[in-house]
Amino acid sequence: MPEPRTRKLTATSYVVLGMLSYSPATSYDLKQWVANTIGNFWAFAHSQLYDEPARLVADGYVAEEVEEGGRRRRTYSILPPGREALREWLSSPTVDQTEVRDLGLLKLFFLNFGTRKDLLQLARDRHESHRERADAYEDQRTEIVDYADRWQVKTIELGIRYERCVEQFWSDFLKELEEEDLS
Amino acid sequence: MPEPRTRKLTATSYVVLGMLSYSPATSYDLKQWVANTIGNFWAFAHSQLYDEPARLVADGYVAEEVEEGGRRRRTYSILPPGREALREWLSSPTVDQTEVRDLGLLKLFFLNFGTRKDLLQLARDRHESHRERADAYEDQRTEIVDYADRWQVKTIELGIRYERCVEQFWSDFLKELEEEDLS
DNA sequence: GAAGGCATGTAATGAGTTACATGATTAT
DNA sequence: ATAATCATGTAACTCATTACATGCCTTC
Repeated sequence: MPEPRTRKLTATSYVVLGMLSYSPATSYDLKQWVANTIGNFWAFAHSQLYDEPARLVADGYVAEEVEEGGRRRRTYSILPPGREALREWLSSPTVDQTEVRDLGLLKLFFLNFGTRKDLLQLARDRHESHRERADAYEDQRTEIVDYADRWQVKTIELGIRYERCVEQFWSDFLKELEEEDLS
Repeated sequence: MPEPRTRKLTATSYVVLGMLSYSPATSYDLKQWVANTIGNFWAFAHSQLYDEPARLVADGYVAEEVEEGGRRRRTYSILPPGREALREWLSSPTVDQTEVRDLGLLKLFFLNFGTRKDLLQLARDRHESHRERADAYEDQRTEIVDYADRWQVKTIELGIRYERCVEQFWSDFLKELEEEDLS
């Protein structure tokens, strides 16, 4: 008789376990927190935050409490095995390479099948978009710096650096293109 | 009778269409090209590069030629509607936000549930890993700069900037941590 | 008390991932 | 000739995405 195979947890799993480590929450709470924090880098559809806690309950990492009457809302809280799984993950080596899923980058890669106009448009759009995102992160950092925990602030700081770096790239690129168009 | 709904193409679709715009190819060829170029940022499982061309054939964007005898390998080539779809995509606005799927970042975010040791380990690992990746990109750039097309080189240059930026982040962070440990 | 938006969830579909499988080719 | 690795593909499964559906609360 084979052991009941425990599934391999995904990034989504750890996001849920991590959030629940701060406090019990409903899926909606998770959705909110995620949207304002790591959801900025790594998007999760709200239905994932409904599905994943249910799976974690089945795995025995999380407990579910169903509200009596009313909407019968489900509140999840982390159990000791869940905390343990999170700790283990935190202390395991991080082998996977970072992925940067940027449609702008993809388009640039294939842009010799497009027009010069497309290119300029792309560069302007992306420049603008990364600038806005960087500004938003800076505001967010100011808002949370006094009470959020230290590593979360660091996370945003990396986001800021990243966005500024990409903003700069597009800006330099744009300048290069515009100079060419003059001559 | 409703029109046969044309599906919405995904990033994978455009990668295949883009690659096939350069030349006809088998799935294996695609796999190779992708692995050495955009696959660095955005990973595609090899099976996706077998599935997606088949879908594009069904959609009428791509033609398939099956080798007679032997392995009956399938070679794909782009058709005019495929080129058109790619052009349209290239000239459409890029609305989706960039996603940075970085497990290191996720771990940092939740690191107050881990130990200081984990934190140092993480910072060292990630620093090293991003440095290596940046070095690799630089080599790659040198190799291709003379014959690859211009926007592809730009793509790598963005990769280099990105990796250097993140490398710097972890390096600064590490320094900060090590100074604390002394006092 | 009606409208609009926020909160809460499920279902259907499609895509991505992993594992499996085996045919060619090259090196020894 | 055998082993090893490269090339080629399919199947099963899990996940993610999208669309749908409706309850609840506020505000006018």
